[in-house]
Amino acid sequence: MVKKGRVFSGARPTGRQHLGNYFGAISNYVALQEEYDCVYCIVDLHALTTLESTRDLRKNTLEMAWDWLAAGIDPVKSIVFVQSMVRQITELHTILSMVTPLGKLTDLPTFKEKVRENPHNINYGLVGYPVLMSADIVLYKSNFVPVGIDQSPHIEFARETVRSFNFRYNTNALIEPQAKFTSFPKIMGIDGVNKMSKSLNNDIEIAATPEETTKLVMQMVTDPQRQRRSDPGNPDVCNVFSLHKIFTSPEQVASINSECRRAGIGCVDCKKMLAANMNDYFTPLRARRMEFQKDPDVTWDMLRDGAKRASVIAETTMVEVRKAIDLP
RNA sequence: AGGCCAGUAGCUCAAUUUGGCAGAGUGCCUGUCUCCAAAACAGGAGGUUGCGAGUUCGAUUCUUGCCUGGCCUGCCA
Repeated sequence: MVKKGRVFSGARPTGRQHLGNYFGAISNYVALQEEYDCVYCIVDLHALTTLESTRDLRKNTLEMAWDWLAAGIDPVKSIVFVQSMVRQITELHTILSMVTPLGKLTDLPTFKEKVRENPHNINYGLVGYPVLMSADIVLYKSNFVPVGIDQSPHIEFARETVRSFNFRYNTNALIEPQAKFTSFPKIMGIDGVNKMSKSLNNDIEIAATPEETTKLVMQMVTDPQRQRRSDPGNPDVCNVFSLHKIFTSPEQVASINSECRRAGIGCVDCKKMLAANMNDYFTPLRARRMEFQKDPDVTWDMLRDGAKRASVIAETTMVEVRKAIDLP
């Protein structure tokens, strides 16, 4: 089968993944595998820019890999690996940093945001984050990078870096990637206010047990106006309802919509249905994950195998890059 | 390399003046109330005060060495 080109995506090893990760990225990764050559990378070096301790780094890498594999990211169809396993990334990062004006880096919104979040640890690597990201993309000769609209400055940065390199060394060794925008449903946390996020502690892990899932769903914030069971509710402002749209059949969604508005069902009823549907949805994924969890070495071997395949592409790129620069 | 400032609960910071039981706000957990949640109220957990040494009856506080971060100066390239 002829594929439409190569897709690259990297994600920091944040451990067990939640609903936001799943519907924002993972399920898209799975879908893209059919039509594209996909390279999916757990970017542990990127994580070092903001990590104060690496104690949990391996564990978080493994936990995320398990969620990816269980979700259907196929290590045979796609190349799945850990960033640091392919050493060429650091070489290309260094080389690309030499064609990068510092001002471009400090102007990026993400950098300013990180500075605000973490003002006591502004390290060199953090500033160069987009350079490393660009290196990731071009090292594997990627054509497309699936991103949300908020990431478009970074892809534009990568494109400029490629043009800058190719022009300076009079080559076409590096391929200019394109952003591949996908509209993801925005998953709100159980607080109903913020985007679902591990650090805000408002997330539901896809691999949580049915009991944990149900407990968290029952804790979700609902329409604050609906105080009593007999009050009519407004699904339009209720985060439980927005999750129903993802996990629940259209018929049942329609029924919940109208029953909530006429106080035919209460929030407890509504949440119980959601938890049940959510657990049904993730049952096969959780079963597959359990299999992987039995032997971590199997997963590490898969990742190392992915790294081996990635290295072949990486070295091809680096041979061209070194030649263009005329490095010995 | 030198000078100055800072480091206290997950986070933001008090307490240091004049050494005397290490606190508040916020977040987190529990309870009451709610169909659930929210809000409100009540309760609870959370600390090697960056690390070590010294002075002292007693050190978050004073002295000193080190670590980390920030600002300034110098030096090398």
